Amino acid sequence: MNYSSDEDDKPLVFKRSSNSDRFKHANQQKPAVPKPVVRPAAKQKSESDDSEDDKPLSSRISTVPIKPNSNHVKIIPTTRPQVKHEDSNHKKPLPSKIPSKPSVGPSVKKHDDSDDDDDDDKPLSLRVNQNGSSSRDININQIKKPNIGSNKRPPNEERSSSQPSVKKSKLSDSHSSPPINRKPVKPESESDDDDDHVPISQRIKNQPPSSSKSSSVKKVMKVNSSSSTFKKSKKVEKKSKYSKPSKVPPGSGEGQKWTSLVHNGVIFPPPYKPHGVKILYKGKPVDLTPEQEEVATMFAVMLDTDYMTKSMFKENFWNDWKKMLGKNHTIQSLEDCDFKPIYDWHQSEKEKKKQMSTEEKKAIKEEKMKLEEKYMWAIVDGVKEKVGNFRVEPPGLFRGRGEHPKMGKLKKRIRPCDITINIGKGAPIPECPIPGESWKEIRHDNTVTWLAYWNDPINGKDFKYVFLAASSALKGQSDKEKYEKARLLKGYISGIRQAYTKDFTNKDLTKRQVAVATYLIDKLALRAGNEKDDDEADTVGCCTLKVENVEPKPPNILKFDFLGKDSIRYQNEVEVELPVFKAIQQFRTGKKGNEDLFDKLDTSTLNAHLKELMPGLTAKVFRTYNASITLDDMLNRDTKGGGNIAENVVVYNQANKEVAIICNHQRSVSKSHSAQMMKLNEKIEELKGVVGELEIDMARAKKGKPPLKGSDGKPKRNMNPEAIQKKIDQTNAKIEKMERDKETKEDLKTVALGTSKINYLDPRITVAWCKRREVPIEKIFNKSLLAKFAWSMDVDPSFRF
DNA sequence: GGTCCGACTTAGAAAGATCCGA
DNA sequence: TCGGATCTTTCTAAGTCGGACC
Repeated sequence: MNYSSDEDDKPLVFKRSSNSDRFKHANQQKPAVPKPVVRPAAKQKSESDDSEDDKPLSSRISTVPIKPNSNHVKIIPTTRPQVKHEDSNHKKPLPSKIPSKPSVGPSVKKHDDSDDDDDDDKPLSLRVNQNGSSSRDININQIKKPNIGSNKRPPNEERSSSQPSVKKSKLSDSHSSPPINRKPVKPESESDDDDDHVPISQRIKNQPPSSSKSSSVKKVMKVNSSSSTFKKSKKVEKKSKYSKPSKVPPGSGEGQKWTSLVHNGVIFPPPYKPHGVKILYKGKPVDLTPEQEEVATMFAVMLDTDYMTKSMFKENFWNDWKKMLGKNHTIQSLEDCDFKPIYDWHQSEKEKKKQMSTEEKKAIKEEKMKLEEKYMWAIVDGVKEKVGNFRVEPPGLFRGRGEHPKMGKLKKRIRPCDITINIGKGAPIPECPIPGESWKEIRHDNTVTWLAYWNDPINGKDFKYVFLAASSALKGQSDKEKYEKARLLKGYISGIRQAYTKDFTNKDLTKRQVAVATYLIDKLALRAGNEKDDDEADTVGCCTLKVENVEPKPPNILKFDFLGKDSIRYQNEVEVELPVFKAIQQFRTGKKGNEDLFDKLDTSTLNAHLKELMPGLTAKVFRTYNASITLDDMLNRDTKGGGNIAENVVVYNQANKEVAIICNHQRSVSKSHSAQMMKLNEKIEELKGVVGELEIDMARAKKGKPPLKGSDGKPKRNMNPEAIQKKIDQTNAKIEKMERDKETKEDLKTVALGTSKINYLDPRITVAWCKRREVPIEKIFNKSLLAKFAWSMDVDPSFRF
């Protein structure tokens, strides 16, 4: 498998474009690069302009002339506080001791669900996808089955990967449901999207918000199995099977997710094996019981993490460990403990493992596979599906993100008596893998998709679930429904924007707050922002923004600075419409910094309001919509097409990056980033030196003189001017490539591309674009994503979001 | 109408596997 | 062949949101 680009791949050079700068975050901008600025669309152009509203707001904004003054999105160069390990060369010294301290539904066609599986006469290997195990060199319409030995699915029980056996899409139900007693925003009327002859730009305006033909009777681009490239020339008529109605029998209850469910339960981590390495207390070795040693080891192996700098972590750990040690134990304070002996032992164990031969490693892996194989699969309605997380979480210290008040607390070992199993009636109850113990409870609830759960040992009222893998039909169906809902929003978005714009000045304070919050969720892709408990990290979303998180800067700039999900910092300065600016000023009036900006609002009020505008609409749909429409728009700007595979991959990654920035998907800078950059710089300088020498040789060669000795003192080969010129050109090309690599690396060092690809970008946009551009889908989706998005692979090449 | 519960999706970090250049 | 870089997978925390309950 080769996941890298072709040999002639150009490095991914990303230039910041203005199209989605409305979403951009100050901390992701490089001060050295001139920043494009944007104006909010509504200021320049009415939100009611239907011809533009189905485009991403970002692209509408970018059509506006940009003024070179500060009345635009301002970029503040800052560093993210949560970014760690800036430089591996500055490894923290290891502490040897612990330091102290609708009424009218949109014209969405239902999927053609009536087709029978027309693949039934194909060989099993061509029909079946054992979910989660697709091969790389696949025909994407014929997903291969892995060799999994005895767990073969009986031929009469097979289902194509794109054929779920779950209930009918809720969405399609809602599309056809009668008008509700509200005044929903009218969706725009659109026509079929299957007119290849109509220019895309024209087509998109006439498109229905749902997949219509693309998911019913389809012209499927078959993949050339040798190159895995979508070949335009070979259109094959095929009917979609994925959108088939549920295999759930009619009348089998509304929320039914499956009819039969068989699985083997969960696997537990092995019992603790004491190592006998002693910690030091006031410099002297201390005896610990295996239980005490186990928890001490959990702490010791974290000595080189950032958690050691957090007093909360150490305090929580000490409180739990202290209880295990007992009142009269020798150890009376954490500060006097030295865990380094255990840390060193752990490091040497890791090193030993690393030094094992390939054969030894392979044998261990096979042994593990053998043990786990039976837990890896479930049979859902007769179809073998991969289980996502069949391993019970091992005990450890809680690694809460940000300033989580419970970080460092002991996460106790989960036992069978903590676990509730969900399984089909009549299916054999999984044998409890720990002799002498038994499950807490057995349920037969077919309205849920979980196979097992236990109470979170850190937060007793939360649950930890075991679900099917992302490649399963159940997850796939749910994924597809999510994207269909986002596509439905496309038909409503113009009206919704008009509606909230109108309410910016509504006399009713609640309505005004709803309008402004919806605007921020739409414009900045903010999350809804549920209320949080005191025993969680202090993070916010839109509805929970505090006064201190949004600073109005006249005449109409809002400066955002807050910690969002996972305590990832969101920093952005954005120009907003004047009524929004004024409304925010009003909402802040008379409040302290830590008070709620939207005091009349919570997520249920907001979502209830959104449902009046579109059936099923909630705040998070805007994120999916804006992410997907941005990708679609960026990929299809240059409708002429062209470019080789490598160039197309660059285009895709650029669009992916824009979306990641919109959604504020960040990652911490890798430990070795600065060392890598330094290396690249050195290499570039070295090559520049080579070019310099070659130029001297060239001048001498033209005069018929031999080249000077090399920098190593050795004589160089005599070359003619043409040969020298060729070498100069080659070296310069190498330098250029390295410069581009450097720029890309720096540009993406804090941007996480994966999250949006996995969760926000409708895969049909990608698949259709790959077919149109003849880009092998494997260049964009890895094995896991191909399995997860199996349902999208037969999309029509003309598909647009 | 507010709170809590339950089920699910979304998220970044860490671990593991693979690639690729010296 | 080795080791660092890169990509993939695993892990589990942290969100969203619907609905039951009071």
